[in-house]
Amino acid sequence: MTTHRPTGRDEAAAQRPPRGTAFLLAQVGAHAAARFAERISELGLIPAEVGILRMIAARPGRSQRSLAEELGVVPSRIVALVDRLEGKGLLARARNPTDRRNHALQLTAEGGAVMARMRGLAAAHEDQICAALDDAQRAHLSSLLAAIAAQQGLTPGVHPGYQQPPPT
Amino acid sequence: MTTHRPTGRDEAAAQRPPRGTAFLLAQVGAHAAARFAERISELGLIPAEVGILRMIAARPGRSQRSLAEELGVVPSRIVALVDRLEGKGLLARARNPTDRRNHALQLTAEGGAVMARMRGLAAAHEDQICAALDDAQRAHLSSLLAAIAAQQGLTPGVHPGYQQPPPT
DNA sequence: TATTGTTATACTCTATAACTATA
DNA sequence: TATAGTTATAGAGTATAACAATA
Repeated sequence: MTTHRPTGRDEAAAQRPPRGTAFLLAQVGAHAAARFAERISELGLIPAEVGILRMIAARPGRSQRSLAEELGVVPSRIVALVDRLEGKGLLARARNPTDRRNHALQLTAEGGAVMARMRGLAAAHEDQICAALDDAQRAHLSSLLAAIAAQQGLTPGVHPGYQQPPPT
Repeated sequence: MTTHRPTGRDEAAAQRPPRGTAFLLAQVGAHAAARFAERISELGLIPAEVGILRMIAARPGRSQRSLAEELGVVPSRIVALVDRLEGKGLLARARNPTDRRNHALQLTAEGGAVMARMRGLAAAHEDQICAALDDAQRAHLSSLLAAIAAQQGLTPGVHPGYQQPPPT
C-alpha cells in the first residue's frame, strides 16, 4: 500500500498526487501496451494484428468493413493488416457467396493455434503487470477502470490505438 | 459500480473479467492520452512537446542529451522537438559558457505562459477522465496505479511514448 | 579521443483519394 | 448509383549513421 502518508497541515496539497491520475493512467497504460507488444513479438505479431485476429475469432465470417468501423479506422488500413496475416497463413479471405463484394474472414487452423498461444502470453502479461497488487486489489482496479471506460463510452475490447481525433 | 454480476456455478469463469486488467489499463490509458492530445492541440502542441517543456520548466538549463537519456530516446529526436518549440518561440537554446558543446535549454516568457495555460487544461482533462469516480475512488485508483508504476520501475512523470523495446 | 548536437537518409505507419468489382 | 475492397501516393514520425564543433 502507498496510501499512508503524513496527514499534517498542508493536507489539501498532500492529498493531491504529485502527477494527476490521468497522467498515471496514460503512463501505466502505455507501459502495459509496450510490454504486451514485446511479448507477442515472439509470435511475430504486432498488437494491431492480435486485435484483428481476436475480433475475427469472436465473430468469424465478418467483413473487413465491419472491422474498420468497429476500430474507427479507414478500410485501407485493414487491407494492410489482413494482407500480412494472410501472408503468415493465420487467416483466410473467403468469398461470401451471397455478396461477392465482401470477404468473409476466417482464422486458419494455424491462426487458431497462434491465438491459443497468445492467450497464454496474455495471462503471463497480466500477472507481470499486476505483480504489485494482490487479487482483491486487482479486482478493485479492474472495477475502477471499467467504470471509467463505461462512462467515457469506450467499446469493450477495442483499444483506441491512436485513432484520428474527432475533427474540431 | 460494475462489479455485481450473477454469481452462479461457472464462478471461476464469471469472476474473470471479460478482458484482463492489463488490457483495460492499456485501453483507458490510450484513451486518456488521446483526449489529452486533443485538448492541448488548442495550444498548437503535441504531447511530446508538452513533455519537453515540462522537463525544462522543472530543471531549467538542462541539455538535450539529458532529455534524451531521461526519455529513453535517441538525441536526434530531441533535435526535431526542440527545433519546433524554438520555432514557436516557447524555448531558447542558450549557449553554456563553461562547455560550449551543449545547449542550456530555457523556457521563454511565452513558453512559461503556455505552460500555465497547459496546467489549466490538464486539470480539466483530469476531471473529465475521472468523471465516473468520486474523490475517494480517484485517490484509490491513483494509489493502485502508483504501486504498479513503482514496481514496474517507471520514472515518475515520464511517459514511455513507445520507446524502443529493450533489445532481446 | 570522447562528447554534444546536427544532418542525411531510409523505413514504417497511416490517411487520402482514385480505382475495380460487384450489387 | 452505392458498396467492399484495393492500390497509389504522400506525409508524419522515428531510428541509424555519418558529420561538425568543442572538449
